[in-house]
Amino acid sequence: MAEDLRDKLGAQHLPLRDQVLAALRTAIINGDYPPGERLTEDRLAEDFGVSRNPVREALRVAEAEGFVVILPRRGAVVASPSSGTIADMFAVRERLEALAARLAAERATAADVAALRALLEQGREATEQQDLRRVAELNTALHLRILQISGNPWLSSIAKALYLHVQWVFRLGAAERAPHSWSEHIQLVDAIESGDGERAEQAALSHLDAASAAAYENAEGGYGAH
Amino acid sequence: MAEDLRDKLGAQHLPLRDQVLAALRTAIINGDYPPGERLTEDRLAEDFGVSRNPVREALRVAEAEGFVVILPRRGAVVASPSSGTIADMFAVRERLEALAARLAAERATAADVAALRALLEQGREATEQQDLRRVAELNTALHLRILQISGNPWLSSIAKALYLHVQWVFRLGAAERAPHSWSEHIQLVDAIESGDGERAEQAALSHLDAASAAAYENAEGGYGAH
DNA sequence: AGATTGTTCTTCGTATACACTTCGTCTGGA
DNA sequence: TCCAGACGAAGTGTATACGAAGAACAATCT
Repeated sequence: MAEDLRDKLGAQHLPLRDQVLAALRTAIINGDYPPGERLTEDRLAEDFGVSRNPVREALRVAEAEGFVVILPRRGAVVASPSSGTIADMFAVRERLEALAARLAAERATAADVAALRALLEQGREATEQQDLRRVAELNTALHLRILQISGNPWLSSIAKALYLHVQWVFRLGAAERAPHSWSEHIQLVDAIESGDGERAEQAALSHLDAASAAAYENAEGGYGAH
Repeated sequence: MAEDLRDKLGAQHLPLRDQVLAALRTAIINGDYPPGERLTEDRLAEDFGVSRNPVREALRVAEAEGFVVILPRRGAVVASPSSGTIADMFAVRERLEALAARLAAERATAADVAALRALLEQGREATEQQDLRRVAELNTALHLRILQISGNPWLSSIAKALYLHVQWVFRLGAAERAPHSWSEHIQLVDAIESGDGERAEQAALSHLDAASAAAYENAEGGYGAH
């Protein structure tokens, strides 16, 4: 283990706490640590092969990000997103991504649009090949790209965090709606390319509405219950 | 439920890291630690009379919240909000607080409205007495209360974080616009009481537009430059 | 002068110690 | 049998010390 780390450390020296945080996030999102799971510092330290300090620092950030809940003197547990908070997250996302779409439409360069179109094309191919995992990845990449194009770092980081959480809930649930949503993405990119902020915002809103409906239906079925 | 637990569990013994985080936040917001100021762990540990561990954990969270910037192997410095990010923050706040106003209008109970009215009344008194500091406090309390009434924890926590940052920029700048904005607040509360979500949202938007304009003008004058 | 080499400051990570809380279990008494 | 309190284990909260490595800056050498 020390050998593996040393390679990375020499390269660019990502602090251990950041590596731990990243690993923790993905472990939670992937469901390796299911909601409600108790996360003792010693256990995490051993899982990641580090001492308690980096783990503690990572836990505090994970708490601020809403992935874990820390009870004083009792330790950390993986947060449990309820169907209530799913609706809440989508309500906020709707506003934020609508704003992002508008800003992106107003600010996108030709290169930006080309990048989006490339993602769409890759998505079309992945859809044809029934590669759902890749479709989901590209879905994420597209949304994050639009956020980036919006040029508003606050908007971008907040919406990104929400997006991660929504993904988390999706993984815990079952199906991915990705293939079905692709046509909506095309309309969204078209609107951004047109430079019409209002139109882009409306496209984002209807996309989010559809995604929200699908997610909520999914959650009604009861994630973790089957 | 959380209340019950908090009562039962240790009196209030909030962990040192939380106290440090709170103190650090307010110190930064108040300008005690000006932007660009170097924050070495030892110095903070001494300032707050604790060891380095709680300080480190607080710093990580402060970084996640955007109050400090941490450069690997170089330590933490107080973040420097540029006028660019002021506009970005307001763009996001506008959307979020508009949503909060709408939700609050749809969900506010009579008691909620009474609480808001009480804050308005206190604000009127403070304004008459030219107690600007108190007016600012009540201003904050009112906004946070509306967020709370919205009943969306994501919305509430995100918007609260943004609000704190805006306050930070205000303090660094000069004037408080609070007295002038009070009439807008009254209209906002009226709209919430009416239960008309659309009207509440519009009231919030126009309030935020005015505040944004004032803040931006303020920033143009160059905060820290005079 | 310009490049190289130390020196120092500080972060980063580890390890350890210990007080205190909480929780589960065990035991003794009604 | 059942309950209450004692007891101990587990785990967090905090402090402290130490070593390694990076960064900044000063001193030295060519």
